[in-house]
Amino acid sequence: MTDVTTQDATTAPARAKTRIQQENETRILRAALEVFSQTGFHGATLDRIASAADMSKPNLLYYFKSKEEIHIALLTDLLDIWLAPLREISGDGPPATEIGSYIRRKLESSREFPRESRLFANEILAGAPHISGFLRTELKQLVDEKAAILQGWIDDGLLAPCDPRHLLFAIWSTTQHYADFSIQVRHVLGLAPGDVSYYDEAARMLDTLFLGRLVAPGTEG
Amino acid sequence: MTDVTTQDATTAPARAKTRIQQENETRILRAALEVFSQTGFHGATLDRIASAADMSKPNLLYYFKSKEEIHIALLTDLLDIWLAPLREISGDGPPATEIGSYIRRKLESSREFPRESRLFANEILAGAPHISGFLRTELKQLVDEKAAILQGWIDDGLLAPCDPRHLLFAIWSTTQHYADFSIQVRHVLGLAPGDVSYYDEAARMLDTLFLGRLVAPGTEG
DNA sequence: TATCATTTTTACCGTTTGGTCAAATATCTT
DNA sequence: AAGATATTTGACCAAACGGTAAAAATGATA
Repeated sequence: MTDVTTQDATTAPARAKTRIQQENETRILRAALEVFSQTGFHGATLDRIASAADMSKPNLLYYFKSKEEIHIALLTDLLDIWLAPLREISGDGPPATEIGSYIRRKLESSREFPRESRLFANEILAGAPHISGFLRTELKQLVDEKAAILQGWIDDGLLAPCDPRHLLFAIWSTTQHYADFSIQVRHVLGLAPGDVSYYDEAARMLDTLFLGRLVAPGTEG
Repeated sequence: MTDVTTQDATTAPARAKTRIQQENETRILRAALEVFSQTGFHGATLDRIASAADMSKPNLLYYFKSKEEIHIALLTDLLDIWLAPLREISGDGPPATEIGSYIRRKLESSREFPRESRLFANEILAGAPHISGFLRTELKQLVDEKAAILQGWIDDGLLAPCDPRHLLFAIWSTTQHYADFSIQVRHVLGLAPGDVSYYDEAARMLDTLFLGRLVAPGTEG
């Protein structure tokens, strides 16, 4: 199975890219992102991508050898977007500040890159055929690194005892939910298609959940 | 677009089902659930479903008129599973108990029905072509109903002020994450394929997050 | 066991899809 | 302007796909 990495390959000698080449490749990638994120890899057709890129199918295949190559190119771009917010976590500030910022960055990423988020979700749902290597190595390593920071806070009594990696899962799932499940969110809230005005309330909810206290103390029984 | 509902149709006069009919239909649905949840609707082929059901393709089509009909049948079954935990929320117990139970039921549902959860996620990601009616009517209605209960607790000072519907979103996303993104969870945790031993730790994490307090008070600055 | 309805199989069809190829056209360089 | 290179197009193909038709086989029933 072809796999994808964060650092670019630099294997090909590759001659310099033409202006037209540059333009058309980005046009194709933009169109493909739209189509892939809407219908998944198998649901997407080269005809639809070509049409969305306002281009003939053979012309599209002049720039990318295959449908899979386009998909992989998109996934590669995606991984940096996905990792960026996590990379910024540091042990310098207090937990509330660091975690709060991370949540805000992740939520902002959901709002700004919903197509990318859905592409990622599709890939994971399909069993991560192209990024399992990435998950196992780069992501795991970064998570272990950041989890150590969180664990330090736990040891210092600044954070409730828990598996820090599961805390990250909770942040990922709640923030990405607003991109991946936006249709459900909108239907439940009674919003019109494309209306993403729920993000402010979402930010408040996640702040309360992760930084505040949801259930009032002393009411458990 | 053909749509799906919770209450069964009872429109067809329909003669009684044969023993063979019963058996084969469940065999087909079981096989189709496996295939659909792995590859999505478009990635699934009738040949693969038939083969997984140990049956010829024309024979499969003798029981279901089309690929879409199988898909719809699965979605219909799914909706009850999806709603069941939510239906059980009542205003009788204290918030911590009610919310805690709901989270446990949802998490249990993820562990017990991961294929169904992924099928649902695929459908939502694809823009909910078959269940948008369900989301807009039945689900929205039930959410509004349960949100009113939560709002009552907020008004009584038992729950932090927030939009209760977003609280439900947070519960849905965190619990379903363990089914839908299980591949990522396993890779990050370094677990073998099929190993779902992370559910205990997940339950502890969600308990802390939703019922306890994550960040220690007085450390915000 | 004869009859009828149900189930299964074999062979097939039209369409869609990812992809190719060679010719035609546009662009760049000198 | 000429020649070389890069780009675009139209015509096409093999495979995969969802689905059909009719005959053959099996099961139920009396």
